[in-house]
Amino acid sequence: MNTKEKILDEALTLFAQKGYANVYVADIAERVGIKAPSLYKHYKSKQAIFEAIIDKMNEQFKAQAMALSINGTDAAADSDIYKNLSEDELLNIGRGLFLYYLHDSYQQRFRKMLTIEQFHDPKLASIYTKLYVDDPLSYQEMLLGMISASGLLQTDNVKIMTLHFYAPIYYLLTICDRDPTREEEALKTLDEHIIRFNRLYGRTK
Amino acid sequence: MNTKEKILDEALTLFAQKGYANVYVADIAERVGIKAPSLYKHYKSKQAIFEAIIDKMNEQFKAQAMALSINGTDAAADSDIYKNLSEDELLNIGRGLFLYYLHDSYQQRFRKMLTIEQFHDPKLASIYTKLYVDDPLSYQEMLLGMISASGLLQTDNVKIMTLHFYAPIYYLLTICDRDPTREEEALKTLDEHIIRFNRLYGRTK
DNA sequence: GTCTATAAGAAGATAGAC
DNA sequence: GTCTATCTTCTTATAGAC
Repeated sequence: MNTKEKILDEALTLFAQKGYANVYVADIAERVGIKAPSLYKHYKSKQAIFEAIIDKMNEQFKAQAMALSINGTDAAADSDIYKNLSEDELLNIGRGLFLYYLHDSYQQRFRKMLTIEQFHDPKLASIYTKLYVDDPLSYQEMLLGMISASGLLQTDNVKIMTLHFYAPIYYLLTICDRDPTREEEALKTLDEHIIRFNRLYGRTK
Repeated sequence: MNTKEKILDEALTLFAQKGYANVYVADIAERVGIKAPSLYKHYKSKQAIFEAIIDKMNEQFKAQAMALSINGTDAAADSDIYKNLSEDELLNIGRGLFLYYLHDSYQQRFRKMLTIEQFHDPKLASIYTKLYVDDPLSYQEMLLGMISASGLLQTDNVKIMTLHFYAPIYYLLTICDRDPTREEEALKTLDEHIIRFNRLYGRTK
């Protein structure tokens, strides 16, 4: 990782902990291992660093969404996966999603940063809503829609069913972001949530 | 409202919009209608204003919880209310809760302020979790537990049932805090959520 | 309690040597 | 590209008159 990238990385770490206004250019520079004035050879201002983080993460998410969407449509074609979806597999999907969002360093830092800055700028609010509200919901709606179409889950309102699947996951995620010591408890709750979800919407025996 | 109270009120408005670090003592003073130095006759520092807000709101929430708990236990004694709980009444409970949290000015500003500052100080994180995670859940768990005991809702895990009731409400609330233009959509979703919740957990016909 | 004037210090950014 | 020195501006807070 070169200096220019390292600046973004360390800045993201600090912004996620303290928020933009409480992080000083000198703090970022110190973590990078240079002095503040040197940093201005790489970015023209503190604001430019922040914007570079937003741009970079947006790119990353876009690429990810593209990959998911390709897998998604592939999976749609190959609907066998969903026809054989067991409770254990549903649990793995939910856990995988949750732990990836929770532990991936970039995911976590970026999410915290956006959480702190969301009311400061409508643009950031809209990025937050897209990344953590609308995009996950529409992706999971597609997924659960396919499972539903295969008959493994039953509902006449896929959107609400998806809300019932995702809202608890989102809720548990925000708890762990605030207090990592509650992760174990959250994981247990997550499992119970998915098991009950599967029973509530599962085919009547 | 005297000057001392007005300072807290205006400071809360600004902290909720911009976060502590981006609000200047002069901004608060201006909204109050005085100059910055005058403000120091009422509070010894900017930090003291912030802490006074936290203390005041904590008091308010405590009083509220006490009142709710009294009503709660009264209601437990008089369980007739829950025996006759119709879908419409469940809708009203959910909507009332949601709209109160969303529109009550103090509720909204304080929630936004805590959202912004939660990662800056573990104390604030713990207040946030108590007010918006643990307290609502345990209160609603008691309520839904009574409804469940009366036979109107059926589950062998009241905690997860409560999570399924509350998590979507919390999720919709955070959407509206970020973007008030989505309130109408959120209210429709809320109604659909509660209707489905009632059907999913309702007595089998 | 409110004001004007001002101290004290922090923080973003630039100049110019190496 | 990195440094030291420095400029400028902003912000909290105090002093002291009214």
